[in-house]
Amino acid sequence: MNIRLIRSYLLDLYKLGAGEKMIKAPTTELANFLGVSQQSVSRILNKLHTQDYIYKELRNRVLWIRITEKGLMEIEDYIKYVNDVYVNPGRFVFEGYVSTGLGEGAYYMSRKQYVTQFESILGFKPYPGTLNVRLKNPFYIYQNRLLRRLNGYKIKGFRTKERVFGDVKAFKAIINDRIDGAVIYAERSIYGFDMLEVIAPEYLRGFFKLKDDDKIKVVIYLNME
Amino acid sequence: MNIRLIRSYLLDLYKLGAGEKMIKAPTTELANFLGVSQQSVSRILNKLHTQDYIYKELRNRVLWIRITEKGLMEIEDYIKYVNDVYVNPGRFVFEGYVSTGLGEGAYYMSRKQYVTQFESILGFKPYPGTLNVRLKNPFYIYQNRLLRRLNGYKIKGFRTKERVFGDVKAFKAIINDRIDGAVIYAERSIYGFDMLEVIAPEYLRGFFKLKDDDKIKVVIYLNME
DNA sequence: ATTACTAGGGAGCGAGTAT
DNA sequence: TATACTCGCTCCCTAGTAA
Repeated sequence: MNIRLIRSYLLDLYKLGAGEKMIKAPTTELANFLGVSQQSVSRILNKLHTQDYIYKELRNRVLWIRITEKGLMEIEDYIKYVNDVYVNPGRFVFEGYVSTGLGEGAYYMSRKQYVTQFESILGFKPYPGTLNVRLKNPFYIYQNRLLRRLNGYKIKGFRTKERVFGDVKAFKAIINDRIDGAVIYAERSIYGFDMLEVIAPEYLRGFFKLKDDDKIKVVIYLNME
Repeated sequence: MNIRLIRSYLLDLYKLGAGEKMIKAPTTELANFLGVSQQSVSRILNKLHTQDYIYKELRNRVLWIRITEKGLMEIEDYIKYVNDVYVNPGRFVFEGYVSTGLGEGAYYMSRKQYVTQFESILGFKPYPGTLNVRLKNPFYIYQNRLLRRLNGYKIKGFRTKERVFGDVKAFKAIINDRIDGAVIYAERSIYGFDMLEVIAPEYLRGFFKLKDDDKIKVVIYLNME
């Protein structure tokens, strides 16, 4: 079953209290509540059951259900997402911790072919280095995954005699509510979704007097235009 | 298109900022973000458009979209619902205003055939009268509609020489966090979804010193068992 | 009274492709 | 590059009905 429908149905079951305990759930009554037919309720509950989203049990020929751990996780993640959509439409807010990368950031960010593009596309000349921000909250990691699916600003790769430099994707960002910079995604990044690579016109570690593990806020305002 | 899918897709478009302004929405980019194919995005946006949920415009062969008023209402209602589900799983919270009904409540609630059933099923002998609570917030009206789709406790109707008394549906409720009572729905109620009929062992107007238009809180704890 | 199987129809999907 | 059409295929829905 479509994950969008799964979330929607799980949410309604959660409203009925199925997140906390076994509840009596006659298919005819649920049909009314969910706005579908009795037969559909039967089918839906069976699918949710085989996919491990709910427990299901017949007592005296009547269904009792309860949302499983997997179901609760799914629904709680969804509720967090919905809340975030409400609070932050058109932007992605991250909080993470300053982290020392492998030092290649400085090497990449000092390639002239990248720098000139950053300057003309983002409007600032980036400090030759990246600030690595480690995300710990699973929701931020999920958000990073989402953000990365978007196109952002495209910085074209190039090749030198020695090697190939891949495309880079950038999103304008505001760091700690003060500095205008960007989050960049290298086409072939060595980092997973728990790391943001931040660039800025300033040396951020210096400007904010940052040491490793200091908390830092990064806000991306989407520019779908 | 299924309203559950509509809400889900609208939510994602809202996250991208389409609730506030026209945004550039190339179908290939949206395909990534929404997790469906480019063709499906095209189809989905067209359906949302013909059903008046989004504006849609081709600029230089690229789609720009924006969520309409209708779409915003749909999505805002949905976000409110999701938030409420999170805060109040297994219960329905209402706030409304004391209102004078047509006085038939007292007549019904003094019928012995009803009273004995209320007593044995709800566990209290109701004061012979109902308190009418008028709901003004649209969300509470929506909730009332939802609640009414559930079965609750069934109080059977009966007939006398003179006339027929219909079935009544009841949900246990707590009034103003103090008194255990119930919300009842007469099978053929004269009231719409903006009115709750509350019963209790006490004379509520007396107990809480209520006059018309005083605010009152009614919480239903679902007992799906 | 339940749940849930079947069959038929229609909605939703992605691949291929025209523009 | 775009968008969006057609075409199968699958998923999802309801009505009818068995158990």
